Amino acid sequence: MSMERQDLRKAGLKVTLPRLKVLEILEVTEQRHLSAEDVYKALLESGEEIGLATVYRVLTQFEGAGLVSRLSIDGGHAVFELENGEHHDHLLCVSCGEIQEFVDEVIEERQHAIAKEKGFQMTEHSLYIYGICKRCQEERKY
Amino acid sequence: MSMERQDLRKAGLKVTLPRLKVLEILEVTEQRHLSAEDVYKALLESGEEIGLATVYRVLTQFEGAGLVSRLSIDGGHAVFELENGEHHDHLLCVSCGEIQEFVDEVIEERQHAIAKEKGFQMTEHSLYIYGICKRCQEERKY
DNA sequence: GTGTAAATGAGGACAGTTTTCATTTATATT
DNA sequence: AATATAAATGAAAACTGTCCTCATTTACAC
Repeated sequence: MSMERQDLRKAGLKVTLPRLKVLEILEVTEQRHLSAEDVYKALLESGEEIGLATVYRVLTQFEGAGLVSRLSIDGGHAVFELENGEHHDHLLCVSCGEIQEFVDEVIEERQHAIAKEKGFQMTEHSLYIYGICKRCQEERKY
Repeated sequence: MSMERQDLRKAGLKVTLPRLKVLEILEVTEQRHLSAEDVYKALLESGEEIGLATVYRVLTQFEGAGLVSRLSIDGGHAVFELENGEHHDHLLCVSCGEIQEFVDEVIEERQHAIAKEKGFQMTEHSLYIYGICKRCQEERKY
């Protein structure tokens, strides 16, 4: 109920209705990955009239505060997910849009090794595996 | 000289001036990675008045024909590179924008293994490592 | 309670890219 | 070589996702 208030305070953000509601949507929704538009619509559905610009602002602030992370899906729009502490990468179904997460230590290590080899001081990395998920394969017989 | 003509014909594309010139730019330029805007400017500099819309169209067709591939850099604009047959991933310098390529068999394998594990029929993947390149580290002392 | 800095809403701005549509061009056919 | 036709082009407008501006409202420290 008021755990979100603490999250915001800890993040150095004033406690405002839009921030509380956006955070709530992110926590409550069954899909872990939402675009700004998705969040906006969910807010409307739950009766909150919060502007899209505010949603973008809030999500960007949350990102800065480490509350959420932003994924940039293949040149298209961004989606946001609640930060859960551990780094992970993503598998995306090109048919239904489902996003799954995975962690792979071997890949993590190799990335660091490659950056080092090339003299890069690595700051970040993004890995997306695109494909057709199990369900879509079964349903549509790809 | 007219090797490009063959490339276009083989790709099932009519041989037109814009296509020849765009292909030429991609082959001649010293940077392997160009945005549509970059190509457009290079064309202007070489005296060809080819519209930006045409550049986008031609690049998209080239992508479809397998002549170039498109990289979607972290939510920003796309860059294009001449297809060289072998799959590779990219290292990007967040300071100067330089793009380096690398191939890593271990990562390739792990990706396939992960897709399989999750029941995905993998179609593609993209891996970007972001960091500060050697030169920028030296110059700016990060 | 009140002051002040910060947050919001609405609408416009913006960048990169794509579409529309009238005109031009490449190529297959004569 | 001339011609017909489908495809390609240019210019400008449309589009999408995102961000900014600025006037108004709000949270929070005092």
